[in-house]
Amino acid sequence: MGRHSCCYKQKLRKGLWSPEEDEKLIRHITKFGHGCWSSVPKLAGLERCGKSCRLRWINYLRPDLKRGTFSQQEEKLIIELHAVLGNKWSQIAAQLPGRTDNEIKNLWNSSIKKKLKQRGIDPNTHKPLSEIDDHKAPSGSIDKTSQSSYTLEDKPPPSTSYPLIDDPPPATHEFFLNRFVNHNTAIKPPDSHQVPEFLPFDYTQQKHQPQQLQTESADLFFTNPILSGPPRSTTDNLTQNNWLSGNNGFFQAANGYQPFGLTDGMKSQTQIHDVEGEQDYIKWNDQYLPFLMGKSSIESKPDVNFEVNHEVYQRISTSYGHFS
DNA sequence: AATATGACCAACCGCTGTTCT
DNA sequence: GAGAACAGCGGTTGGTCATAT
Repeated sequence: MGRHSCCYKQKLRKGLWSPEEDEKLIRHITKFGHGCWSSVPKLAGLERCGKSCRLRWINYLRPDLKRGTFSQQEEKLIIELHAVLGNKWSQIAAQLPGRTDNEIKNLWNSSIKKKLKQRGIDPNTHKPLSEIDDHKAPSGSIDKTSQSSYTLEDKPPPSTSYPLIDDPPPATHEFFLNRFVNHNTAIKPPDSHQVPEFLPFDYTQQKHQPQQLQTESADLFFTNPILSGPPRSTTDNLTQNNWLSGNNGFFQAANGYQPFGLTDGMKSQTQIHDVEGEQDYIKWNDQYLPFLMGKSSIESKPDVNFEVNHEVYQRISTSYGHFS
């Protein structure tokens, strides 16, 4: 089913998206939601297939994306998660608010893999390369299935050193089970009346996977300096905005839930790059997206104090891949 | 200055699983 | 139950940019 049938029937645009196309898609989705993706292009006036629209929205136009360079903490987390989950990019992305699976996949393939190899670690198995060489199968090649790291069901490889990580985590099965999964504590899907209104458009359509995760896994977020919620310091507005912009909209304004969509965080993205000296990664929509999304709504709430809805965020953020 | 090379990343492709008819 | 439609995922490709020669 790779390519939708519509793509064959019509002459559809491919390749990079123009600002005009982005604008059309943003306007449509902010106004109506995406609903059925296959109908989006027609309704939005785009000569693209629904699949392409979906990808563009998820990977680039969503207002809750963090963008910018990955921090060391994030890289650490990706490595840790990859050691357990393998190339399950969507599941890894679910643990990194504001990051997309595509972004993480690209980072892994272009940067982290290389770094691990340089430090003598096999990026596929997370074992020392010397160990891999010693136990190399006679065929010499690793088949596709074995390339991925072990799964939660498999036995983990022996704990190895993590040259990239200051405090090497015990990369063991138990470690991650304890950290992420609790087979005794099922998180029930939220009742429909509990669905907060700031969730992405079709939250209520999301399927609830039977994955059972422990609530303690929120520890991962709230003890991580990057992911631990907005800083309380009033002097750290930029960082706070950065956090807000990168957390999938799981926050609420002090005067009520902030609906999905525009945040102050979006407004501040270019400033953040300046302040933090990060790579100047300003794409056209980093600058103009807020205006497309309704500049007035930014300006109408310049001093809103956001607070994390920790309970909801904790519950939702521990559900793999539901909101990517 | 021109060309080659490598890195990065947005987007596409093809597949699987789920839902709908 | 079967097939179509759809959403989502992971692998791969190709364009762009930066750097080296």
